[in-house]
Amino acid sequence: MLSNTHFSMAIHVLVALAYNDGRVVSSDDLARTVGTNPSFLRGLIGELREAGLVETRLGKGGGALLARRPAKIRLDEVYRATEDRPAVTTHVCDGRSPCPVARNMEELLGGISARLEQVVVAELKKITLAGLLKKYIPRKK
Amino acid sequence: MLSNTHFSMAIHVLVALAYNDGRVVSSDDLARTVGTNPSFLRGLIGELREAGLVETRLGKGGGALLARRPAKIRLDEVYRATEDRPAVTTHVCDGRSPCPVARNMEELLGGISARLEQVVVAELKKITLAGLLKKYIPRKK
DNA sequence: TGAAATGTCACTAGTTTTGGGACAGTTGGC
DNA sequence: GCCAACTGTCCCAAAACTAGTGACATTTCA
Repeated sequence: MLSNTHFSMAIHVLVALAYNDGRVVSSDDLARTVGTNPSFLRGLIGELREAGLVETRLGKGGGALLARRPAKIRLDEVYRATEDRPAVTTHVCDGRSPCPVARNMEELLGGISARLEQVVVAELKKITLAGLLKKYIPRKK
Repeated sequence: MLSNTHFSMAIHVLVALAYNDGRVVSSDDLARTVGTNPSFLRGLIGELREAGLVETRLGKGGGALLARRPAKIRLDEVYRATEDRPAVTTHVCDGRSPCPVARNMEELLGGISARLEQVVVAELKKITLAGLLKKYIPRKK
């Protein structure tokens, strides 16, 4: 889980939007601060839009802005928006193996994965964009 | 975190060893049930040995066996033994950027990663090999 | 002494991830 | 109405990572 950089980039984008407090920010500007290219970011922003976390504006002067106040955006939503794989990546093993351990491994690992995902989501639910901003980002002058 | 299959394969190996209750099992036999090749598994078993979870025997009749009773092996140890990367894989962004969001992003993401790792380890600490066996693997006849 | 293992290294193949270009469509301002 | 500045989306190339596999010296048992 959280194995690719989508989650961390999404947080960067969202914090940057929160910092810019309602202003529309272009993918070009966001790409510059995140350290990637605008095209890639637009794809990521698309995921956030589908999840209802940001809105985007087409055309000249367009870009992205938060769909809600930073205090109302929690990281569990970001997690669900950006992460498609289960918490534990499992190897494939033969469910029809003569070995009873192999036969039940998928269910066993699935159980562990579900437990981990649950505690991770619960922890992320406690964290809001507003909280992150207050704790880590100095006020704009 | 838990992005490669080492963690899940390690659990498979350990459960298989617990199932075989003290007998020495060769990497060949383990590879068959796990669904990989012996050479790769020997590398993984090496990590478990370094972590003190299994012992291995060289030479003919050699292989691996648990270093302790299944009730004394908890999954947080397996996590630490197999996972080298932090919980949240973060993108690289310029800590000397003029953007105050970028400048503090590493610390921000590090904080989130640490919180997640902590709850994951805490949850894994509740799970023992013995518990997994009892819950998921039918008794040997 | 021979057979059967491990430990370890190196190489390969395949997959995934990221970088980046291109371009139609949309919008705002003059 | 036209131009400039964006997004959304597709595609392809490059890079990184993962797992698969073979080889072989070393160890151990019988």
